Amino acid sequence: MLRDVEQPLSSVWTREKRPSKSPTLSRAQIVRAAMEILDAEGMEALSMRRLGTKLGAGATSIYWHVANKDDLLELVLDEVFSEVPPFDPETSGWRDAASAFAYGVRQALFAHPWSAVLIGTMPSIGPNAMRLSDGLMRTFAKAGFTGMGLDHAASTMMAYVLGTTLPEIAWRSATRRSGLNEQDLVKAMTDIVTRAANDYPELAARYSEYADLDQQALRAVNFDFGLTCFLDGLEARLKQR
Amino acid sequence: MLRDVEQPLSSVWTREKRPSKSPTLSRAQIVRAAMEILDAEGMEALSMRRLGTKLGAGATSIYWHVANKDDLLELVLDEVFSEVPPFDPETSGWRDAASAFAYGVRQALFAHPWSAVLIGTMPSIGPNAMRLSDGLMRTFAKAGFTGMGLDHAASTMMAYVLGTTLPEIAWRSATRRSGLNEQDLVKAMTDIVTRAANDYPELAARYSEYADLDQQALRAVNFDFGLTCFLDGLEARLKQR
DNA sequence: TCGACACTCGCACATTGTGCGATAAATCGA
DNA sequence: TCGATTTATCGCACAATGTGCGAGTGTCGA
Repeated sequence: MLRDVEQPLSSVWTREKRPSKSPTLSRAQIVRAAMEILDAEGMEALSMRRLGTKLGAGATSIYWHVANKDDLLELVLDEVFSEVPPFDPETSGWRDAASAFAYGVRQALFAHPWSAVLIGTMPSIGPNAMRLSDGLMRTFAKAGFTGMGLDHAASTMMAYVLGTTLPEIAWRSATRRSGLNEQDLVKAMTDIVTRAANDYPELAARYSEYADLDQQALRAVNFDFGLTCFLDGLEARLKQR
Repeated sequence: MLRDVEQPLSSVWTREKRPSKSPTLSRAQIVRAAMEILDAEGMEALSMRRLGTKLGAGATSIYWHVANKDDLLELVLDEVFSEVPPFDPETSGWRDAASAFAYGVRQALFAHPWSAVLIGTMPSIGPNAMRLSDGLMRTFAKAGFTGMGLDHAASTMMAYVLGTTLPEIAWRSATRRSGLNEQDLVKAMTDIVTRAANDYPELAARYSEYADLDQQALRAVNFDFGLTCFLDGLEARLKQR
């Protein structure tokens, strides 16, 4: 018996697209509709039936254009990365370009909070994600990185942005679910932490100090701090060679 | 009519535990069983019925000890953080302690890959997560950071670790699903990227250079690079004051 | 005109989280 | 010691989900 032809990765990007003549439904259309539902009502609102009715089509019609729901989600995730505005290391310096990248990704993710779950689930290997990586690599190449160092700089940059932004998104969606504003929520958290102050002395001290400040702004500063901190580290590494 | 007493956050950690006298089932037991299923077969294998039968109990019995599935997942996620080995800034220096933290978290997440999805979904505010944050804060306090800077250093550190590790996990699970070994998969990816080399010139160049190397090792080096890079940035920030 | 193909859709199935109410068992007040 | 309350377990049922299957409709090339 013959072995099946192996698919290198079970992903939309490795399956070939269906041929098309005159579809009343199209991938682009489906993806757009899916994003609209996701943006408006979040991940748990997106079902194939729901998507179908939104498109004025039967639920199972979608399966002609997309192998399964996971594939659809891969497409949708990659679409998020397309929204990152371009950043050019040629005109501005590499530091500005890298910063623009960081802020761009951060903003795109915030604009589509549901993307946080997807990033933890599936690798981002769509064309838009790759175009983004490529731009970042060009940026660091311009800065003077070569070989391994170039790879490392780029992926560390990406790591920092994701690592900061994903938990923030998780936190935001938790507050939204609770129906409270953030200020009260932080107050409540502070109460909890200070009540158990023996367990987390340092944490309790920090919390009580910042409970009254604007959390959103605080996190923005935080993001910028870490970013420049990391860029400084990179720059130092460049010079010492 | 009276308003309900508001719960500050809809989370296990804000609901009070059920009183208990002589339960044949306990939270700890449930959480342990859930983790065993998750570790063995991943997220999609965990259903309440499955968990019930594993515990030799009815599916709905679990709902006495845990409000709903999300709550259970919060408990389970926090349990992951408990596996991070302790790191002491007193005995070793702050840099070593911070590194130990980073490697510890990374390893704990790798040991339970399903945690990646959860981190994107729910804030990590369980006792173990907090104890961890507290340790990290003490570490940076020892280093000499104070006030805002302390906060920033700690959360940036955490961000870096998560940002690096989560995509790695996503990638690993994708390869596992495909049933291929990683080497072949990277080769296949390289093919795809080089075929579209005009779109991503820099990326294609990198890919083809590293396709033959051990990816696991490559990522380990990568992680260490970013880590020291970031610690250098922090140290510089300390000295210039 | 005829078959091949592109596409749509209704039906059906297994599986899911969980509300509800019936139970039993333990505990407590009298 | 006896009823009443609380603690805990469980079966049943419901609505919703992803998706396989096969029957339908349209279009195009020969």
